[in-house]
Amino acid sequence: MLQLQAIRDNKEEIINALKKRNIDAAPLLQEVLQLDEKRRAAQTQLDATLAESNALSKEIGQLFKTGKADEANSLKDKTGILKEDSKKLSEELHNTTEQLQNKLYQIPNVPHESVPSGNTENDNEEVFKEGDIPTLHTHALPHWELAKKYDIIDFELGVKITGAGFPVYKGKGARLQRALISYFLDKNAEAGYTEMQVPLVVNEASGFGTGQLPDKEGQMYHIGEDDLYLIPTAEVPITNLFRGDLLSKKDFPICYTGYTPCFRREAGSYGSHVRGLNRLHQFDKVEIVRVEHPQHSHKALDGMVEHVKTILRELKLPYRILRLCGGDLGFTAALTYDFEVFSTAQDRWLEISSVSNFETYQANRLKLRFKDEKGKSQLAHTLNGSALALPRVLAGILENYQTENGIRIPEVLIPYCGFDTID
RNA sequence: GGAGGAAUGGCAGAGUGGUCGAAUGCACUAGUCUUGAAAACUAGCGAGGGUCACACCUCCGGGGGUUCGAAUCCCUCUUCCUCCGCCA
Repeated sequence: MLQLQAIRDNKEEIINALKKRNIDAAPLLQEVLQLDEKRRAAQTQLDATLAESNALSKEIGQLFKTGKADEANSLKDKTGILKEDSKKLSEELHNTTEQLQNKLYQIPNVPHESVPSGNTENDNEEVFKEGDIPTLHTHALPHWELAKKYDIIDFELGVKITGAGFPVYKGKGARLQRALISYFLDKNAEAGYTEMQVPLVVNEASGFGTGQLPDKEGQMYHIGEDDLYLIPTAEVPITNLFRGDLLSKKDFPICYTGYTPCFRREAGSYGSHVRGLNRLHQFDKVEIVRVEHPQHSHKALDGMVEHVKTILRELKLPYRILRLCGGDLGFTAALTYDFEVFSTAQDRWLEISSVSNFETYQANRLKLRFKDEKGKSQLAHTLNGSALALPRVLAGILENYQTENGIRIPEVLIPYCGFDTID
């Protein structure tokens, strides 16, 4: 959520920046400013009424104390009117505030200056590329065929017990999965991220805090009976750990990592691009989350990108980094780098990590602030990224590491797996 | 699930109808002293709205009510603690 003060001060800049997302925010911002003005007018009026009423109450108290009951009683009539007025005014204030809030929720984050404009993923800007694309043997298979051939992932079994998009990992497949999780967590810990284990279901307030609610309810599984949501990413519970906090600057930098399964309804996604592990309802991910001082957040973002690079380098997977264009940028992000692994057998790039700076957008919703040098509280910056999402990394490994005699295990994972080949 | 108790500023903890946005302690910030630090002393120190700045308004877990007036009384929800039951 954007800050009202920022909209008041920099309306034109914001409208211009939002053009990168291909939206014309002018009418919406205009409405926001009008509602804001209306809200403040109501507030002022209410304040004055309450002030008068407070003063009278004090006076009545004094009169009773000094035994002037008649005078006191005559003043009481007056407060009755004021009470009615203030009730009406506070209702008006409440309504206006709610309308204003709803409008504010509709405005996406302002893209960072480095974000290229563009409409679709084709307009994303490739900023880095590394790793050799392997030459596979002539009978190379996509990962869903490999999974079947070596009996390491069973999609049909998942359908039987749950439904499509809930695979069952078997034997060495399960072990490799667990190895990746441990390996990622270890790498993140090494880089200074504190490991956290958090709940996999969250309440409504948490959904609002990170921006999944309102509007994106459809993405999350909702447990109606208890009004809880299955997390779509560890970003939600981990970032919400700080909801409502007032930090001091010495608390920075805050670096957390956590492994969680992630649940996504992904309504309406079907077709060849979602085959196998490409898109699932339940998948595993290791996430990194940072809470930063505004001055250091973009440096922190670069640090996160470098960190993810080192992991992919160690895994010896060919990958590239994209800076997302305005049209592809998530609603709450100011700047996002996507990591994609090249799947040689599918001959396409697979997104395996998304690293973003949300600046104050989430913090404003979360009321996550810190005391600055002058002792004033201001909003912190939040960031997060995948380090990494499992299924497509697994797909990349299976496909890129396949040989005629089986699938080799990347060297760094062998100690975690306890075997070096899947055959 | 049953019975009882509790929720106050960053933390601890007073406060049972007006003088309470709230004692006190700790923490924190600035200053004095010191080569520096510690200790001691002095001062400041909750959050949000509002204002050029004041004024003023709101907030004592959330919501509602009683009253001229509520941290304080009533209702309700949530959470925590103690005891009992059940249970991995």
